Amino acid sequence: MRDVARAAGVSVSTASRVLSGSAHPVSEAARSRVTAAAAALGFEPNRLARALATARSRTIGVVVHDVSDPYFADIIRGLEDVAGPRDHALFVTSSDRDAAKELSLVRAFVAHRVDAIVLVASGLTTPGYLDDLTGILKRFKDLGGVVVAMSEHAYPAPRVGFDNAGSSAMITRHLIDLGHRRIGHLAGPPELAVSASREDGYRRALAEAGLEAGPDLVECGWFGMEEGASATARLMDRAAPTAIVAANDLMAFGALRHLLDQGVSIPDQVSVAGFDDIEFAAYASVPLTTVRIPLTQFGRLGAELVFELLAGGSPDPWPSVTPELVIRGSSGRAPT
Amino acid sequence: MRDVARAAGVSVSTASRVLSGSAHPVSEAARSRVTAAAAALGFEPNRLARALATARSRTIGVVVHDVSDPYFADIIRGLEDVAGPRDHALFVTSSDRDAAKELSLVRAFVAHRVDAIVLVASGLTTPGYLDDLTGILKRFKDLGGVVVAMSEHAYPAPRVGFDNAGSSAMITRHLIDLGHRRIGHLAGPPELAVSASREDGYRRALAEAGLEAGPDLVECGWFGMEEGASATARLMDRAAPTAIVAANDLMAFGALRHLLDQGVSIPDQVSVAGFDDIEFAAYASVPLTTVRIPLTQFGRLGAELVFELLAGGSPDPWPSVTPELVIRGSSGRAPT
DNA sequence: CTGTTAGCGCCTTCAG
DNA sequence: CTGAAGGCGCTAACAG
Repeated sequence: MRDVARAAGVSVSTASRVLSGSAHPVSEAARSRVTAAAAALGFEPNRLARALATARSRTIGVVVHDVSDPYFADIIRGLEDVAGPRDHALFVTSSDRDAAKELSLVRAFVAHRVDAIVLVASGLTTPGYLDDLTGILKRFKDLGGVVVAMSEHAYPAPRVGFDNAGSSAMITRHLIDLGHRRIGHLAGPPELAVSASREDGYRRALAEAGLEAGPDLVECGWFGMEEGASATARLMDRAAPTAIVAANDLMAFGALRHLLDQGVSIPDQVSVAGFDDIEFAAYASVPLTTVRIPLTQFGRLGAELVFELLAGGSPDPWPSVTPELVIRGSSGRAPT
Repeated sequence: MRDVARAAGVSVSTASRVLSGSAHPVSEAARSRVTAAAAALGFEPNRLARALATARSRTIGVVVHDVSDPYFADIIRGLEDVAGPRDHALFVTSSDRDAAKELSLVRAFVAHRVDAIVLVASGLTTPGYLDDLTGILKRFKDLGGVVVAMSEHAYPAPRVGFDNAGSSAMITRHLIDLGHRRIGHLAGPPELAVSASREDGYRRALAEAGLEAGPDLVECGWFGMEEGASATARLMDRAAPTAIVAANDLMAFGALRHLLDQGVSIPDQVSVAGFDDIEFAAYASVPLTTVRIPLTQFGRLGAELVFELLAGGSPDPWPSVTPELVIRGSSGRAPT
């Protein structure tokens, strides 16, 4: 920047003022000479230095469980869509639902002095995790950092969300309305807060219909397609439900594939429902009945919340997104 | 850090030396006191300051076309898997195949003084793009930055890749071997280098078999499912091929969905093949015959190349990954 | 409106 | 082995 200032025949301060878009008045003459010099030299201000001086890095750290899971990938897209135009860059990392890994990622974000940390990965129930996280984030906030949650999380932070339990109940009711009485559930990983919420919704809907969710009707898995397939195999062997509510679309895809491979006809013999409505849902082996969460918009709301907080606001209530039932070919009347 | 030094009863220099893992000798006594003090205070070194002092930010910028495209999401996962353990954070951004946007993203990366820029987004043929990119990256390299390409790119950079044309030819041959004679191609966006390569492979295979790829057999699209479906509609109307080679899996999913919706039986009436073998391929409406690119491993190789270059190495030859034909249910013998 | 002066927090010669 | 001093590139009072 010294070079730019020299080339423009002004002091570094003046150069800095025009280059940083400061509100401080600068004559038009000086301004244009600086701009020209910067362009001629291909000058690119060093943001590290700027961040050090201003205590604002224009950087946001995002923690997801797995970038390659479409659920998270879509949310990241939304975050990026609003952060980018505001000239903020995103650090993206996958925690693999591992407490130790997640904590070290968050610590790294703090070290990088990100302006905000977005926890889109659902909270873990691992012992000690919450305390450690709280400790790290306390220091982060003391440094002026902002924290936003985008999932069920025991850590108290401004949050953009949607009603997991309610949505799960909604789709379960859809199956009940179709006449199903034995409805199984493919639950998510037990250490995730979100798994519990979705399972609760499923149970609540059953209870309200006077049905019982015996323990043999719930099978825990992992949020993946293969795991969904194997969990379905166990569930069918044990309880032979006529309908299955999966805790996410990926598991539902696995269920569809497994049932089809077994020669089960869908939805004539068994109905299957998912959760999230990722784009593939409409292209699955059988078009999937599911709950649509507008993921990209959800991500955008998350970033908008970040910027509001960064600007000193404190939105009340926190934003949220409305899930919606999407009925496709994988659900139908219960077999008679 | 001053606080840590004070608490440990040493100078900042000494504290810095132990906290930064410097090779400079420090007595065991001092070392342990510093470590203890840092832990007690929950000290997290400011990497911005460190980066400013060392000219190494431990940060890598990644440009993809779209994070929410599984092809890129999987690659990012691989990059992350090796960058994370080496304590480097990833900036991830989507260019949307827009030259102006991509250039501004790259500019932001140099402003953030990333140590390396990974171009996993395929090169654009937009006029002026290459020159502008070259200018920016030249300055970046003068600053000590490293550039790695992970796709067909006119910009000359160390590259980890795979044989796009060859793989495309391979899968086309598979269809020819099944007796197909009228084979259509769903090409990618014409402004992408990778689209041309994959189309070339398709054409080469046809030519070698003495078949002709009339212009009506190739339909350009966009690398998405919906676009794949509409391109398929146009292609079927116009040329009614008995087999379709899509430039990526997403387009193939769209093709499957469209054909199925039209009551076309797959593969009895029409065979469909994809490219990439994203995880969903096995769970699509019809399990997809495709070319497997080990995407996560590919991503890992990209990051490893980055670190080799950062360490001053100049690997020769550049690493690459071997595609493999995966035959599933979407391809079968040509109808007689 | 412009320039001078201090740092931001850390690393790194350079003397001790 | 330890500490003092200077600087990485930029911003932000503070005088002019």
